[in-house]
Amino acid sequence: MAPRARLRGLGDNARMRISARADYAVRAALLLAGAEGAEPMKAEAIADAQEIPHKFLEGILNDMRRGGLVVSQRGIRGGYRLARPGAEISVADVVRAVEGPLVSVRGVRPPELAYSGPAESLLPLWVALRANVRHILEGVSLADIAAGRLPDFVHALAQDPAAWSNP
Amino acid sequence: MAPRARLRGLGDNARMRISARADYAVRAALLLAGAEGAEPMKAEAIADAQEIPHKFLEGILNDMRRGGLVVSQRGIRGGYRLARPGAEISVADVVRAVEGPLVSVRGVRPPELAYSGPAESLLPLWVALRANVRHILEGVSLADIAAGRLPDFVHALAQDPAAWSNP
DNA sequence: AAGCTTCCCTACCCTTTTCGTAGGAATTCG
DNA sequence: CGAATTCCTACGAAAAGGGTAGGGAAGCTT
Repeated sequence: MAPRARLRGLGDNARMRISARADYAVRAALLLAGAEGAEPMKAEAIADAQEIPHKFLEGILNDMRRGGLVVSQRGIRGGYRLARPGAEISVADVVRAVEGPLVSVRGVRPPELAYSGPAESLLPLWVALRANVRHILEGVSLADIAAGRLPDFVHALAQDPAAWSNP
Repeated sequence: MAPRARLRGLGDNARMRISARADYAVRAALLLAGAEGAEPMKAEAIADAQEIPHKFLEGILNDMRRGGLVVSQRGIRGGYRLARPGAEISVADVVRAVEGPLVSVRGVRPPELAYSGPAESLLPLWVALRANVRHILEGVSLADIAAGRLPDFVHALAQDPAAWSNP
């Protein structure tokens, strides 16, 4: 067991961020996608496999259940299964189930904003940004990731070495 | 399913968010872009024009000065000017000056992450997402917005009516 | 029915971030 | 000098982020 360095505490501030919740949720869903057809998977098994705090994960799985993404079963043979095939669940579905809207500006969704003066064209910019984020996250399914085959338009973006550098 | 109570204004949860700081910063910069060549603009004038709390804005302008985006002048004829022409300052420049990295996952930038099992291809997805956000925010300059002419590839995204709907 | 086991629900806790406000020091102009 | 304006530090309330704890409800298995 490699002692994974969990560096935290230093204020790494970034505004467009994927939270731990969302990251954990997607990873859990990916495990479920890999176990399709088999027995339901227990929260603790998922937590162990992906190194996610298991009580925290329980809450996340619950959100996904409320969002209709997974179905649960209690009791000794209980656990979680995907509610639909992994090919029909997008990453956007998962993120939205545990976090709400994908993109917001000052706490509201872009269409609710009102700008004046030279900032008027700022609104279409935020809308375009959101559309682009949606395009990516809605265009990738759990099955895609589990199979290691991202859609071409995503794969192409990730191929660019510049995409991997931190400026 | 009970819809979560959503207070207006703040308290809305979304993970890829443009903070008030970033939004204010861009709007202030746009005003400065519109006043290029004229006298330096005072923080209070910007605050009034864009309805931004003026002491809060002062701090934001200061961050932009430290980031080399604006230059300031003290005293009775003081104020702020852009350090470079608005056509040479991107929205990404502004956002980064006041908030740091554009995208992070669980507090770190994507290349620092390590995934295992079926989540392995999650990393290229986050990287692609970041590349796309960068592409948009780095591809639009203050002058573009102030002139109301977004680049074609952004304009096209904003044209789609679906981009304006909240699912 | 008893007893596990597992999900489900509520409440709490601590730290960091967010969005500001307040007051004053430093600088520049007239 | 004196007024205006930027610059700096500190403080503060509220929310979000990331968990923990404990127990209730439901479903097997025997």
